[in-house]
Amino acid sequence: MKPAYSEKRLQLLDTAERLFSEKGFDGTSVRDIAEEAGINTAMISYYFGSKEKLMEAIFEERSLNVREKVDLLLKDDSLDPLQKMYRLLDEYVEKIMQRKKFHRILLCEQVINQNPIIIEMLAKIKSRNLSSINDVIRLGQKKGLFKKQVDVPMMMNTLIGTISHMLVNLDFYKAYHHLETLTDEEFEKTLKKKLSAHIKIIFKAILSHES
Amino acid sequence: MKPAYSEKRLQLLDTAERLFSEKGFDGTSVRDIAEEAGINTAMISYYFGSKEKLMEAIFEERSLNVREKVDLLLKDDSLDPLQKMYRLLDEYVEKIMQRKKFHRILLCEQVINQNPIIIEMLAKIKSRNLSSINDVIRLGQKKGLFKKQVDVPMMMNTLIGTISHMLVNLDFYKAYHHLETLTDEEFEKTLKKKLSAHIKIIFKAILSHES
Amino acid sequence: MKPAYSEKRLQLLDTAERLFSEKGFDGTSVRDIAEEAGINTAMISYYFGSKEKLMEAIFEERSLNVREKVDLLLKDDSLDPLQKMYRLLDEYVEKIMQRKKFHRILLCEQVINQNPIIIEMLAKIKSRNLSSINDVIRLGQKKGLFKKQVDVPMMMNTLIGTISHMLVNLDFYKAYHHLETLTDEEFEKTLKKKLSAHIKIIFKAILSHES
Amino acid sequence: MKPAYSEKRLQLLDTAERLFSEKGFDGTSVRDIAEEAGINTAMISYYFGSKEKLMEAIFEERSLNVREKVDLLLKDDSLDPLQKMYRLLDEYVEKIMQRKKFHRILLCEQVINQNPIIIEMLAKIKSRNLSSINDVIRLGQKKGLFKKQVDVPMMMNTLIGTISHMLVNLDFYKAYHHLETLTDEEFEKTLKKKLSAHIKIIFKAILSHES
DNA sequence: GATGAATGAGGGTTCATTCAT
DNA sequence: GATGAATGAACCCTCATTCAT
Repeated sequence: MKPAYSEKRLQLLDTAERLFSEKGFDGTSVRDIAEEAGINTAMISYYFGSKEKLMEAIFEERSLNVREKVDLLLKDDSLDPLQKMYRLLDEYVEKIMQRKKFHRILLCEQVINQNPIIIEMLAKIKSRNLSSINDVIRLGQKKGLFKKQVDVPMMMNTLIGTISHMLVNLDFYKAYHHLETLTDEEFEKTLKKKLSAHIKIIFKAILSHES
Repeated sequence: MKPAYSEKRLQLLDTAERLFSEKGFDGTSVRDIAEEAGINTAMISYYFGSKEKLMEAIFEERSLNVREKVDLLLKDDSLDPLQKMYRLLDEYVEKIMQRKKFHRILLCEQVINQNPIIIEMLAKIKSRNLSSINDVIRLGQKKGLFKKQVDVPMMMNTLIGTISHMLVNLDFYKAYHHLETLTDEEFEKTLKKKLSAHIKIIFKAILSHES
Repeated sequence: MKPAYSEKRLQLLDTAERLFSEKGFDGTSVRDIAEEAGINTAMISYYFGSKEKLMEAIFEERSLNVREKVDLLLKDDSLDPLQKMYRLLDEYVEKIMQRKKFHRILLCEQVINQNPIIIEMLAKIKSRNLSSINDVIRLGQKKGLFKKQVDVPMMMNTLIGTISHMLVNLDFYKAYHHLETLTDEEFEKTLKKKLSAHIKIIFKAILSHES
Repeated sequence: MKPAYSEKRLQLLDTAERLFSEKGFDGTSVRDIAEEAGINTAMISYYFGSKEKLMEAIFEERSLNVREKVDLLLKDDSLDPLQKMYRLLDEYVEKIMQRKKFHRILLCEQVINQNPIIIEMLAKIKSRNLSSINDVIRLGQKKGLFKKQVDVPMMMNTLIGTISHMLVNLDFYKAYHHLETLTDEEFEKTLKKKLSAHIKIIFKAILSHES
């Protein structure tokens, strides 16, 4: 359980992340992971201690933290509050799309809450990020640009829910808009642009006075 | 495998739905289900053929179909297109909140795509409901009240994503707004109202010209 | 884990007792037991719950209890205290020789104390039997035939130690006395006679005044 | 596998002896031993070749050999045969109590006969010591002080059986006689005295004519 | 029609050992 | 000479399912 950043450890993390995102935690066996990673089964216990702790390691290494981004935005005097919020939304879209597999796992694990350590980690992440966003919103409210009454967790539901749900509907969405001819990169770029624009409209409506 | 609507069968369906929603399909054993339902383990194979077919039965009996609702709305001349859309959104909120457990299962199963029969069922439901909603939107567009260019699947992502994500954040949301003192019914009623209002703002912004 | 006295259960108990006595608890795998019993591996969990509980079941079914024998002896007016004690010694020799395999297990398990349930069972059995024997000894002391100061646990050590140690030296003993030509039954009969006579000499010396 | 008497080797031997005596050979893993000895796991194979050979090394270093003691006794003209025998019994008590852990291992290993090399070693030790004791007994017989017919292996069973069995009942014995207040050394001294006296009574009865 | 007994496959984990350094 | 990394085998147990009744 010792070596922290060996190549095999990273390989196991990547393979596990992929398989968990495809078949779920309980639907993936350690033998599956080890075989696909081309590594001996016993190495999972060796590196991580157990299958559960492997999952925890994935969470530790992949979880999204927007605190730094928010701090940068708050300091940036060249942006008005709505623009700051837009940048933050882009950050969410970007980061979640960058870590599709992990966020698919996250989606399921929030439902199938079993591992108390992961429950704890999720709670912390959620609170932390919510609080960061609150800082941006309060700024807009102070400047009189945002509505006084904003249900921030509800707003976050829409933000995360929209992006996450897109993750499980990627193929459907691609087919609907006949985007199969695009390369993966092109599609991804297009999708991020669409998501970003879509969410900005939503947030502007939610945050602004005029409704 | 014969009896179609015996009491035991319904009991198994309910128990399985609950356990699948709490622990996932792979995390739930047929023993768990049978024990909690107070029924012999062999009965699951007996009534449904297999654990997988039990899952399929749950999907068959719980899937949301909005076609009828849409047909009624389209015929109702007393409502303008936006009102029709609002009614439809309320229908979604109402139905998903009514079937929380099933929609938690649905959330995971869309990620953990394993059973081809369920994949097929999901695809059909999605297309069917999308097409129904499209009918309402086209009506609004014809009357010049809705924007010409609406990304309907993206809009649906936000609708379903927002409601679904609320399902996995219920406790967090309740705690954040200090609603623990409410009874379950009161909280549910409050939540549906908030969800409904929130989503209407979003849809109005998305469908209207003014952005 | 339900059926209490099925044939397969008994077969598993017998096979496990034999293998545990030959290779020890940790040296015997559930596969070994199941294979030799001609029964599926899963049946051990099915009948007993676990390998440990199988061991506990063996202890429950095979443990020696001399209370009844002692009660009969105490009531029997035709025997003097030393004769009563002799009968009790014969009972020990007889019962332990009858259950050689179990007592070999017992021998090891007293050393390798791991399972708390078995530790508890052993403590109870030891106390119970010690107390029963004490009753016989007190009778002899009351009648002035036995020494006042007898270290009963020490005496029991010699009784159990002598018989138990013979169990692990059977082959050596047989070879030393050139008894290989005897049938198993003949050898066993001879051995029990020798053990019995030997132990009686010892106990007479320990209990009588004249030392 | 080279260094014969390095410090680490001795540390491994001691730790292994302790763990084998507490949890048995099969119940102790090489990891356990290495960890508790503060030494790398691979060292066990390195120093001893294998776990089995580590056990053999323990037997080689700890086995009791009374030949020398017997030779000294035979030469000592100041002692009569019974006194010589008493001295020999004290030697047994002393040596076995000195090496409690090893003799607990021995107790189990005689039952769980798996390693042929150890079986062989045990047979040799047993024969050697038996033959040594025989020398003392024959002397007593020649002088007409001991019975002609003595079942020496049976007598050894009682000797070894009594001491060994005390090893597994130490705590019980201490509690029974309320000796918990004694220090370890005091208790050990007391116990050896009691054992010694007890066994001498027994041997006198077995060896003398008067029964 | 309904069920307890039984099964073979596979689950996660730990084992003693060996290899490359 | 000494060690951390890695291995394949085996561990006990639980799985979904089927069979005999």
